[in-house]
Amino acid sequence: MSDTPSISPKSLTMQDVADAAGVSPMTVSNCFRYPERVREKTRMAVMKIAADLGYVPNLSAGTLAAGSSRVIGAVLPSMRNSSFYNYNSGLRQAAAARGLELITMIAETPEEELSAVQTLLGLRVAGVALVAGPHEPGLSQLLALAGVPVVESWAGEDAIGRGVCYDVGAASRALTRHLIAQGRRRIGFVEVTGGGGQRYAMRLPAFRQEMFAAGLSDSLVLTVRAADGFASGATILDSFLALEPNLDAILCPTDVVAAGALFECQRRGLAVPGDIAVAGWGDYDIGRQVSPMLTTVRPFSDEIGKGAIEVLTGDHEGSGAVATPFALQLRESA
Amino acid sequence: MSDTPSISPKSLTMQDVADAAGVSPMTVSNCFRYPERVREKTRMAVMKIAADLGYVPNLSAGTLAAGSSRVIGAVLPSMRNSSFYNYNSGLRQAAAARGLELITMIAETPEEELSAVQTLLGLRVAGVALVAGPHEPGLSQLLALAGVPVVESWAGEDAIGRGVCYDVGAASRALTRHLIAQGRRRIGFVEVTGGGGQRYAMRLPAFRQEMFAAGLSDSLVLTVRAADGFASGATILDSFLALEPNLDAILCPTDVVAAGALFECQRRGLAVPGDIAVAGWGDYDIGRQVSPMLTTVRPFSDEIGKGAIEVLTGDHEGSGAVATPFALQLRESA
DNA sequence: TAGATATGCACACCTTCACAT
DNA sequence: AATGTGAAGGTGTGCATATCT
Repeated sequence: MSDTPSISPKSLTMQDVADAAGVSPMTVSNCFRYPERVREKTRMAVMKIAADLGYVPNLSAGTLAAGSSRVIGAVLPSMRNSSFYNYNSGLRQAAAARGLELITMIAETPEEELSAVQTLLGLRVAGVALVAGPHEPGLSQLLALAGVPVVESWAGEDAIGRGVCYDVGAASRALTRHLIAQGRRRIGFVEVTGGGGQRYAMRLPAFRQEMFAAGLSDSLVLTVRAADGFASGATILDSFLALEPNLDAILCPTDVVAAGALFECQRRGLAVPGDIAVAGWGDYDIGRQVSPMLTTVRPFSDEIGKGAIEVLTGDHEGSGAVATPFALQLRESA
Repeated sequence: MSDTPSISPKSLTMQDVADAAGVSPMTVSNCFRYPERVREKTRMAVMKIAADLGYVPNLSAGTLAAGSSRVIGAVLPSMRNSSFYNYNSGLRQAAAARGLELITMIAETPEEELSAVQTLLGLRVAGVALVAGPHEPGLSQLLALAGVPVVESWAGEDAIGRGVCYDVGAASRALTRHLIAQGRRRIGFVEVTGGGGQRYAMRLPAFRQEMFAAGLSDSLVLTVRAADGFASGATILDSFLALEPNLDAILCPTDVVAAGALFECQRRGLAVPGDIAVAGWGDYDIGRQVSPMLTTVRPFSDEIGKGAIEVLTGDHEGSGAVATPFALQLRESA
């Protein structure tokens, strides 16, 4: 068979390190776990020997003995876009600042998510960070029974565990008001229902609210199952123009879609923002690279990650959902 | 609201499930671990009770007892671009197909990578999947001492553990030959030295080899520390044109850089591919969205992930680096 | 008798806690 | 006081054995 992956006969234990250093196993444990409990000199000697031997404490044994671990588990639906990537970075940095490690599992379907959570619970992680979206029915109860701290990012009051998110409705209202203040009247809004669309469920009611407040019709709503990629931006613009040839603004679900719509405008000879304002969402790189640059909503996703860790570690007083900041990023396109 | 993150006093153990089901703990263990060893009827009953109770086997205890786990750990330098994302997907799918779980840790610096590997070794994972790049000095020895299967993706013969990658040199030669065959003569090549540049170290020698074979000068090499984002594409094009106003092709390190160069060509009124051929690398989404669409190298990164899992599980005979496929993606820009 | 199915025991390695120096 | 130690678990698995049909 395979000659290579032959496991080292007997793995190194704390006892081995203790013997080599001439101290008790407990002292070795303290060196790793509570360095301040061991005199500097002893600690240095022990750590040196541990490093030379290539000893790495067995986290499984540690977790079993202590009944808890120093690892946080995150489950993400994807990492394709910069929001989730930044979210993960925020989680990682905030975790590191507290001496916790972050492990991430990608789960593209609710079933995969459930399975990932089971693995994480099996590992007895110190906390689980979820992202709002469609979940498997048993998920919530499973987590409740496990009694592990949970956060659901991009979720609000109805979250599993506690929600952490910026105020999507407020962002949507601000963006809508901005367009109205520019004199836009026939504003197209794209609603996404599939996949992660529910993370942005508050966008449409908020949009309608502002349109209504301004005495405007809100009938220009296009509902799609999914919208990703530049191509869907073009398709969406087509549909809107067929619906309303005098469209003067479009609110896209993401910057990528907005960029696609923008390209399509340019192909059709429609001036942006002259004829049509195009607004994106998410502050992706692409928004700064196209011309005109996209007006968008900046979610500070790393702050969502930071907030999530604060909740998991109990550093966040109160009990309601945690609100993180957002900003309207006004650029050229709207 | 929350009846809350108060840790459940005593966690559920196999014994609890066994008691409730009227079987021995060992039977419960077998139900989870080796379902085929338990009679269907018994197993169904046990699993039902386990599910009702919300029991999740303690992986820490299991790993400790068994001396090994069913979890593979991956450490990635980033997940910003689709290559690493696809790689991670490939790892995940191939792992799932073998009943293994994948946990991912992002490490943006060599120190973070070392720390991530220590966590993974502490978890006693069944295998470690690394990505080539600058590593901390002690990393290789640490892994060797741990005796855990290791793969280094995007690496060749000099890999930590075993390398898995497509033939970057061959891809570079193929792309260069393609340009030469088109009649391109003054070809600019961008070499990246910093960060992950070493994953593509074979590109330049391969380029030079083909240029030499065609009797062409290869002096148009621009060496940069880093190149990412559209902006660097513009900068790079500027530099090349200052060097050689009659430049007729440019080989960019990524599709994103190529797109930036393409945009800059258009700003300057240079026709692509008429005046200048622009080639990218990596087959990112953007390459299909710009006009003209980018000619590029398609790495099939998910295959790298699949190959990595095969190596880790010993499913790959032989001992040298594992070669995965690549393809020259000929489109409009070159 | 054999084959399938279930069980018991002895650890795996580290940490908490109380105690000793 | 500051530092180091010893004993007692914590939970599940490998293996060998027992039981059932």
